[in-house]
Formats: sequence, structure tokens, C-alpha cells
Amino acid sequence: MLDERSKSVLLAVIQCHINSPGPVGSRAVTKKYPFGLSPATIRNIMSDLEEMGFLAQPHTSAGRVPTDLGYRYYVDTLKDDNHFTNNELVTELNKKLEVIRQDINTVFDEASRMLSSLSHYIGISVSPNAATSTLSKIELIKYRENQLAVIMFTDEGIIKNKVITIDPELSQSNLNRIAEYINAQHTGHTVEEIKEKVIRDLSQDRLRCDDLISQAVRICRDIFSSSPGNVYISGLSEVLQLPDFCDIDKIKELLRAIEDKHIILRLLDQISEAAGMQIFIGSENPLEEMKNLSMVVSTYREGNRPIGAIGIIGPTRMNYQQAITIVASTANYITDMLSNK
Amino acid sequence: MLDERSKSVLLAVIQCHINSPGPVGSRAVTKKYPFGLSPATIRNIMSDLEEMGFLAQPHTSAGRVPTDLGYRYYVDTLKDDNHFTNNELVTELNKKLEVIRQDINTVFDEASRMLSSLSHYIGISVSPNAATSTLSKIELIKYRENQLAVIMFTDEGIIKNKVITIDPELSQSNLNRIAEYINAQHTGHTVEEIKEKVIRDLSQDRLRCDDLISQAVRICRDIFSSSPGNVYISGLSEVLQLPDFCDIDKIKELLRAIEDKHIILRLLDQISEAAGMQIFIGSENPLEEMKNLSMVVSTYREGNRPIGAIGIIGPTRMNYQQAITIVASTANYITDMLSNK
DNA sequence: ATTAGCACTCGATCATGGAGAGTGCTAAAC
DNA sequence: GTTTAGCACTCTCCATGATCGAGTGCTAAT
Repeated sequence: MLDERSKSVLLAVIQCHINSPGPVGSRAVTKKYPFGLSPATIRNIMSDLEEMGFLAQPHTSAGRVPTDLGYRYYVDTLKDDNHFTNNELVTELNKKLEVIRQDINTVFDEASRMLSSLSHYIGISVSPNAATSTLSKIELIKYRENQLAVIMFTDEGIIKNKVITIDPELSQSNLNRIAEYINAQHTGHTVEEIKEKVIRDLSQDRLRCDDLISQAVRICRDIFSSSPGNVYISGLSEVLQLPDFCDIDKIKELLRAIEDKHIILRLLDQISEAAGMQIFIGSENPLEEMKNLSMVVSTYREGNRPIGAIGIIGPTRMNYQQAITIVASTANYITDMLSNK
Repeated sequence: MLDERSKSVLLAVIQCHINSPGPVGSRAVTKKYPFGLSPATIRNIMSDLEEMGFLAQPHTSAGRVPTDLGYRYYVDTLKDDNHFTNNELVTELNKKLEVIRQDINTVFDEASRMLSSLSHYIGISVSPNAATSTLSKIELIKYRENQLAVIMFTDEGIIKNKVITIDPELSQSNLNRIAEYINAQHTGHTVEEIKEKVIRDLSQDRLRCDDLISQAVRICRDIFSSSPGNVYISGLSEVLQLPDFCDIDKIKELLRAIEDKHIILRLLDQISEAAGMQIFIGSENPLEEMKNLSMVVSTYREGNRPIGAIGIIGPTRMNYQQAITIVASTANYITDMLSNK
């Protein structure tokens, strides 16, 4: 569909544009990438590329700017080549990652900060959705007259608190019985599975020991009701340095896109359903607010099951190669952390 | 120092300036606040006020703008009058506060969001510093080979997790003994006090039961080592709507001021040492980055002891009256929550 | 098929000038 | 003595227009 020469020109234009913002002209291309062709020829090729939808002209007699489609083509060739093992970057990254090893519970916060500091774009990460985590242990602690603290430990080592209001009559010893029951019967299953199973099993028993059981059912329903992961977003100040966000409206647009963590959470949850890396370029983004931004995300896994996602949000004029490297490495690192320990 | 008439003019100028940005001229003052004086007279008075440092002129033949000193004077009269019981606002506020009643552990996050949505400035809040909280219960749960989860409950009902790396030999039953010891001897004291006491007491015992005790000392040191409160900051998107942040540099400045949560944390910790409300106007701010912003903060208390702070950050051209009302009410609300339950 | 040359277009930058807002000063009015 | 009207002056803001430079598209020559 695209002959070799046009392809090189397209990639050259994109490379130029990533290096410095603003439309890129035919002469600039010949200077940076000496094909042995004159600017006039490049102009003709660029004109063809525009017709095919890979480039666009902000106005007559400006240079060309890659379209979302152009970037898509570029990113796809990057993936094919997958020579995106920029070694210096990977070692710097691993050095930084080493530092955050310690505690899986803080790794997601750290990861978002790291993603942004390395890429100079927005770093996002979401801790695993409890619903898909496998429970390893649960503790129920009555710490106030009518309040119960639920402490859940997942197989990945994540600790999650939850406060539930309970009948003041309910004693700690009865809570212990409920906790023991859950621990004995259900650890190793995902919270989603447990919720169904526990409620089903207990409901069958209801005929026998009515009062405690019915309370237990209610508590379990609360315990295992959805408790989404946390979203961590960093790097606003990084991104404001970029020339891409030089005017107020761009900034407002960006903020509108990332201000509501719930939206980002839902987005990443959705992405987490498919494994591996995904790249959304401009208008490809599922979110209207992000149609002028790009997003590079990857899921991380526990075993083979993807349980969460991390990524980078930046301008469509993004250094995709670098972003892909950073996101992929970080995701792998988290996957390792979740599996090894 | 300031005769009654000059004072009214100053307050009028400030009021005008708060209502709409930009320098305010003598004619505008006479229109909005008919003193029965002509613009020329007002001009003379404003000239005097400038000489005294309450007003400033961006350039010859522009109107006047209040200086930090001018705002300081204004705020002080507000406090004297303390007629800042804007009733509609207070009821709206209480209605919103009612909603977040539920769980003290999420109230600080909610509070920052609420502060910003009501004031349209940046809302900040910090959860209590664990060091000054009184411990009501502690649980030590070994959940991995060499990892210990510490769950601390404070008298205010706050739950705090911490992960500590331990010797894999240390058994759950020994951990239980340590927890029991702490719970029996030390609840009701602040974490700070406990840290000292436990380590002192245990160290004395060291002669007897060496191995367990020395491990216990190490663990307690980790448990009770400083674990600062969390900082919650909201409202960036609110504040970008304001005309005060219409240019890029202002925004960058603002972001530089609030991007590092650790700095805000230290600032609010410092503020928490004195009770009550504090207002920092422009250059009065302890932080260099905030010398063009204002901050209205109040501590909240547990009993009589201030244990944390919440507040609002906005432009020096801030609606102080409203901000004071919002911050004071919210702080009171949190204080109530901490005391009643 | 490629290239050199040239006219043309458009944005960015800068100087110009008039309008408007607001001041400071002075002299008159109260 | 205080207040006010009047007026000249200053400064910002905005629209206008000229110039410059980058880059294109087209045509004719290679």
C-alpha cells in the first residue's frame, strides 16, 4: 500500500515532528534524512501522503503534521521491528525500579511517579481490582461499638482495609467465627467467586442458625462488594514543560481528561480485560476528552491473569518508542513482583 | 491609624477587586459604593492609601490594586466583625458535609474535594499525623514468610496499615504476645509516647529473655517510627477557570507550589502545632513558591489537641470571607466527628 | 522521473495610531 | 479647609498595515 520510499519519508516526517513541535517542511526532511532527493521531490511525496491521510497541513504553505493515522502507521512499524530495546533507558529504569522493590502496597503509587519522571508525560497506574484478586486471608476486627474493620490480604500481598457498620450486638467472637469460616473455605479464590459462593452457601444454612447466619450474609455482602483499585496519576508539572501544552486551552483539556479518577479507573479496568500493551492515538481514544492525547498502557499480570494496568498519557506527538519501552518494562517488573514473592 | 472614611474606601476597593479582577478606578468605587463623594475625592484618598502601602498601582494611570498589606487589613477587620456567618453557605456546606459522615478514614479525602468544590479554589487536607494520635488497638499479622502487617487503630477511629519486614523465624504466636503487650500496657497514649516507653521498658527487660525481646524492640521501633498523614489536594480544574490563572506562568507557579505533597505536608504539620485558623496572604506565606497565593487554613482537634489541618489555597485576590466560613465550618465538622464517635 | 526556479500564500512580528480608562494637578466652589 | 470640576497627561488595548521568512504548488528544464 505504501512503497518503500514514501514509507521512509513518512517516518522521517514523524521523527522530525517528535523531535521538535510544529509543522515540518520538505527542506527540513532532506536536511535531517539525506535520501539523495531534493526538497521538491519530497514535496511531491508528502503531497501524496497527505492525500492518503497520513499527513495534514495546518494551512496552505505550512509544513506537514502527522495525522493520527500517520502515527498509527508509525507505531505499527515500531511494533513489527520491535527493536524498542533502548538499552540505556532500560538500565536506568531497572535501577529506579529496584528502589521501589520493598512493598507491593506502595508500588503502584511509586510506579506512576516513575513513569512520569522517566517519560516526562503523565504516569498513571491502578492497583488491582479487589474483585479479581485471590484472597489469602481475612481478618475481622470490631474496633468500635458498631464498626467493623475488614482487613483483606490477597495472594499478591496486597492489603486492603474496609470499614463496615454492624449491629452493636455482634461480638468479636462471632466475627472470629465468620472470619475463620471464610479463611477455611474460601482462600485461594477470587473475591468475586467468594462473594457468590459464600452467600449461596450461607443462605442454604439459614434455616438452621438464623440470626448469626443472616448477619454473616449481610456482612459478607458488604465485605465482598466491589472495592475498586486506587488510581495514581503523576506528572502534571512534567507535562506543563512541554511545548505541546503551551496554551491554556490545551492544559484545561488535559486536566479535564485526568481530573476525574473514577473515569480513568473505569477506563483502565476495561483495558485490563485484554492482556498486553495497547496504544491509543488521539481520536482512537475511547474517551472524548482524550481525543487530542495519546495513551500507552499495558496490563500487568498475576500468573497469566491480567489484573491491572499502568501507562502513560501524553500528547499525540509523543515519543512512542520510549514510552513503549518504559511502560513495557514497568509492567513486566510489577508482574514479576506479583508472581515471585 | 486609618480614619473611618479611608477605611471604607479601602474596603470598597478590595471588595470591588474581589468581585472582578483588574485594577479598580476611582469612578468604579463611587458607582458601587455611593459615599456621597466624587471620584476626585476618592482619588485623593486612594492616593493616600497607596502612600500608606495598602494599595498599589500596576502603572501610572491604572486603577489601584490591594497589596498584601491591604488584604491583611481587610482580613483583620473581617475577623473583628466576625460577621462571617453567611447562612446560605453554611447550610449548603452542612448538607454536603452530612453526606461524608460515614467513615472517618475517607473523610480527609472528601474534605479536600468539598473545600474546593465550594470555594472554587484548591482544597487541601491532611489526615492526622500518627505520631500524635492516641493508639486504641494494634494488630500484628504475619501474612508472608518475612512480612508483617501492622494494623493500628487510633482513638479517633482511624485505621492505618504498615508493612514491616521481619525475621521469618518469628512466629505468629510471638507476634500475638507482642501485640498483647502493647495493647495491655500502652493504649490510650500517643504513638510518640508509646515509642519511647516501649523501647525503654523492653530494653530494661533485655537481660532476661534476650532473643524475643530484642526482636520486639526492633519491630516496635519500626511500627512506631514516624508515619505521616496523607495529604489530599483537589480542585486544580476549578482554579483554572479563574481569571487569575489566565496565563501559563501563573499556572506553572501554582503547580510548583502544590506538586510536592511532602512540602505541603510539612507545612500543614507545622501549622497544626498552633490551634485555630491561620491566614497567609501572598508574601506572608512561609513557602517561597506561594508568595503570589493566599492560604486559609484551620486545624482540627481531638479534644483540645490540634492534630491536623485543612484549608484552601487560592489567589491573593480571594474571597476571604467565604473561604474563612468554609474552612472554619469544615474544621469544626471534622473536630466533631473525631470527638463524638 | 527528478529537479530547479519562481510566484504565491500564510503566519509571525513589529511599528503605528486612535480609543478608552484612569490619574494628578490646579483652580474654583462650597 | 474641604470638596469638586475640569483638563492635560499617561498607559494599555486593539485594530491596522507592512515586512519577513518559511514553505508550498506548479511549470519547465534536465
